[in-house]
Amino acid sequence: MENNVDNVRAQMRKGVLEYCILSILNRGEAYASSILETLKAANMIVVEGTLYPLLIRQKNQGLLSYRWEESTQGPPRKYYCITDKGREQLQEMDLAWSELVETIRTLKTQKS
Amino acid sequence: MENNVDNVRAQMRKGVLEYCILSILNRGEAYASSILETLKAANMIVVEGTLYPLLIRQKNQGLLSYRWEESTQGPPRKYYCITDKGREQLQEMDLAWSELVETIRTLKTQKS
DNA sequence: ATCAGTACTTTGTGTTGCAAGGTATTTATT
DNA sequence: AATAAATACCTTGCAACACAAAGTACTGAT
Repeated sequence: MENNVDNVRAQMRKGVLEYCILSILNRGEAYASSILETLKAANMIVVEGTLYPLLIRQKNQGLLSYRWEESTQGPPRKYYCITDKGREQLQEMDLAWSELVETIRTLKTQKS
Repeated sequence: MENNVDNVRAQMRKGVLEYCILSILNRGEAYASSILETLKAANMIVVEGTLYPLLIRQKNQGLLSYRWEESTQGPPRKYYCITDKGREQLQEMDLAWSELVETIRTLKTQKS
């Protein structure tokens, strides 16, 4: 609990990470390191140890597929691609997210 | 993984629960069962086994205080009240939440 | 050969939400 | 007086998950 502000943000990130990954991959295939960069650019700080297991989980759920591709620089890359099932899940997540935002708005607005 | 939709919502709720509790208590003191009702009314389903430990954690962090009050119906109630420190934390959470909403908006809007 | 860079993976830890069950108090019913 | 129902608070055991840290592997430059 060293830094409270960071902790608050970390807690909130939980639960929307999967949503973010599916959203990013819905724009086109990508490999883990590039997904990390995209998240970082959107101020969504995630580390490797979080992302890799998450991608594997989503692949095992049939939400993602992947293919290996040689890189001109460095080892081959694992390009992930969203599946039809993943797109269905993403639609559900879009709805769940809007509802959550609305729920919070309600809680903040209601005066007693 | 029986119901995917429920699971998606459950995942997203994580991390904003503490924010919800502080927001509710910022409107005035309340006891656990009434907090549960407020959350339920806002479509934020939470169970006792989640709420009680959370209230105790927040109290131990100095974000909440409480007092016992006799009830006309049933056992005494533990009325929780947000502290100055809790209000500070709530402000940080307000900011963190807006930023998270903005982050998601960015991720969804960007076309690659 | 060694190092740096890139990329993927695994292990161990701490936190947290939840299902399920438990304790305690009051009031109504038998 | 004893029992049941309602209300309220609390605890235990489990599973999921984010993260830090360390490891593996491939490529190209020094």
